[in-house]
Amino acid sequence: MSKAPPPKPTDSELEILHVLWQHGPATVRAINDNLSQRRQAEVGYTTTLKILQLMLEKALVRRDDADRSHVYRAAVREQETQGLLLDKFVDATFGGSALKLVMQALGSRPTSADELAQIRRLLNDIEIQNSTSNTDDDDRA
Amino acid sequence: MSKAPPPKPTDSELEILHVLWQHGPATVRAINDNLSQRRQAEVGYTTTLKILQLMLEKALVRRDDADRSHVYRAAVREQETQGLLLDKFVDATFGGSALKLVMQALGSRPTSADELAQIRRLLNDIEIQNSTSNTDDDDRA
DNA sequence: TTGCAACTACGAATTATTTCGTAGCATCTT
DNA sequence: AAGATGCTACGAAATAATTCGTAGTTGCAA
Repeated sequence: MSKAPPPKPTDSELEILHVLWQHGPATVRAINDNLSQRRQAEVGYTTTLKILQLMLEKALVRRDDADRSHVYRAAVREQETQGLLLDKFVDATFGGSALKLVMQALGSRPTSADELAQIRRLLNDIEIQNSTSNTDDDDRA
Repeated sequence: MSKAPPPKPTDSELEILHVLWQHGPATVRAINDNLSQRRQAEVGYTTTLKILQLMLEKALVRRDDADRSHVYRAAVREQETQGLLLDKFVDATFGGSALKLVMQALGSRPTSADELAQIRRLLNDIEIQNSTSNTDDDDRA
């Protein structure tokens, strides 16, 4: 009945997922080339292959091995994965307080007016949702 | 002349830093007790000791070994450390976009009206700073 | 058909992290 | 004084992540 939840990807795995999310299904060769570009140094072909094989076991990717060059695709969604990682990170680094994280993210780095506007819009949306949904025993001050 | 910048703490090290940030300087015993509480299981005393010794080498903590029970204190500041970790995390998980991180943090988890208000206040402060002579303001309904 | 090029599978070395056992020393108790 | 207690130092095992070399296979080209 229950499929195991996808495990937390490691840093290297996440990097590969980024490639797959951005470009869609790809061969090891293509992924490796892409990886080599975004890094300083070349990445060994078999290194990438190995990680993809491990990711396959963890069900982070799927592959089509009909052709000789196997084609890999992401098996986890970008948003969900980022959400999962975010949860862990907030717990470990900010003691579970998403508020602190947001304050730190906004407070200690330059944020453009445009970005601020987007966040404001999001806040409005959230408040509308909060007041629209029924919160039976809501304790407001 | 140059002292190396403090390295990124690992998960266990971060947990210990949380204890030190919260309670101030403490002995290994005290830290270990505290750690054992916030986890499910007991933590071996020498495990905590070992990690503290490694943290000392990395200069993440300082220690006063005047007494037989050494007293450890955090050598890195909470905000700075969180900022450092946040930078890495944003790069690895959100491709460097703090905006995406904030949107994800706010969008995919319940956020109280109080927290939203705090964020709004922060946004206001930032906008004031961004343009010190601008008084276009709130979009309150 | 023979050989080269590209691909997969897999073992293994390396490094980092976490964990704990044991030894040795100092301090306290009786 | 003798033994128990508690502390530090250190070695080392266990696990995880990353990296790459090598072997073996397949398909294409000359």
